[in-house]
Amino acid sequence: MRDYSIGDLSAQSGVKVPTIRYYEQIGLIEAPSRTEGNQRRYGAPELDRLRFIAHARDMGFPMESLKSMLSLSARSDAPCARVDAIVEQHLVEVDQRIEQLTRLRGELAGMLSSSHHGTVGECRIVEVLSDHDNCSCEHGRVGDA
Amino acid sequence: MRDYSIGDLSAQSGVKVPTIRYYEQIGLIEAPSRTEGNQRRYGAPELDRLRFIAHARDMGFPMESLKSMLSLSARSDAPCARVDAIVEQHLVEVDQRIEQLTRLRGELAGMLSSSHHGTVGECRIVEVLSDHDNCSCEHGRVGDA
DNA sequence: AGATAATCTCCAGTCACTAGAGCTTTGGAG
DNA sequence: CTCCAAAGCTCTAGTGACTGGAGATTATCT
Repeated sequence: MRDYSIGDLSAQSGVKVPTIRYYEQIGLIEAPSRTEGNQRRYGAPELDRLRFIAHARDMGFPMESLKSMLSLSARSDAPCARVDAIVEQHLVEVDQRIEQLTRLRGELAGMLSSSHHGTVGECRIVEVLSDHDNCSCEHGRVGDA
Repeated sequence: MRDYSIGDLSAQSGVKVPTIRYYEQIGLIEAPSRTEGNQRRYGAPELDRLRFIAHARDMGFPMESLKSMLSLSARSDAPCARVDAIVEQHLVEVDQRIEQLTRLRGELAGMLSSSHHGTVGECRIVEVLSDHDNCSCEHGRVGDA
């Protein structure tokens, strides 16, 4: 059962070794048993959990949602609806983000089409970027999923 | 000419006071002149530059591109094409990001439609998230623009 | 048994800010 | 002109989610 070293777990899950230790440190995964020589040994359940984490993170779930889902899934009698709600919430955020990026896309494309390849002095892009009023925006902070 | 305090500049640009000082510290904006009493005083050009920064950041340009554009725009004889290239590069990244999020959207929606609202024990979502093979993915890291 | 790869702990650094302590300067009211 | 609150100053430390290195120990392979 306890047959994976931390390196094995890393290879199987795609999560880097120091990151696994970090997850243990912040309590996202439990401290595993150790060998005589103090090395971590993991089993299949830990691998599952880590894969869950890796996948959810890849999908942009915030660490908080992740923790909620994890604690929910610990008690297998918890209502599935709770997990649903978290996913739904994330879906809404993803939708907003797509919309925001699409608007941004339009702006960038517009900037490019209006530039006439002279020198920076007469470059529309620098202007547009300097003058907030020149754009159709109302884009909030970009940067998180 | 030198008529804005750091607070004025902040109000005009929407960039917080400590952030302005931070930008100065990392060399993104130049150290302005000071009053007798050592307080920063700014003029219109500094405001422009800061607005440029704020806007570009809002649009998700990485700090690096920002620095490039800024140093390019300093010499007004620089070819506009260089700025273009940066914007184009960013456009490509935004497109990729939109595509990625759209794929993710599909996955999330799929998770929701397949859940049958029982308990977590039999919840598809937890399964899907644990088992990477269950999804149509190949989604890279999500989280930056 | 000895070499080498992997692991251990601990500490520091990253990025882009943000917050706080403790002090000084400014600007407006009385 | 004097006083006080608001805004400014510097400096340090903290955030989140890791990543990297030093220096010591353990596991594995031949």
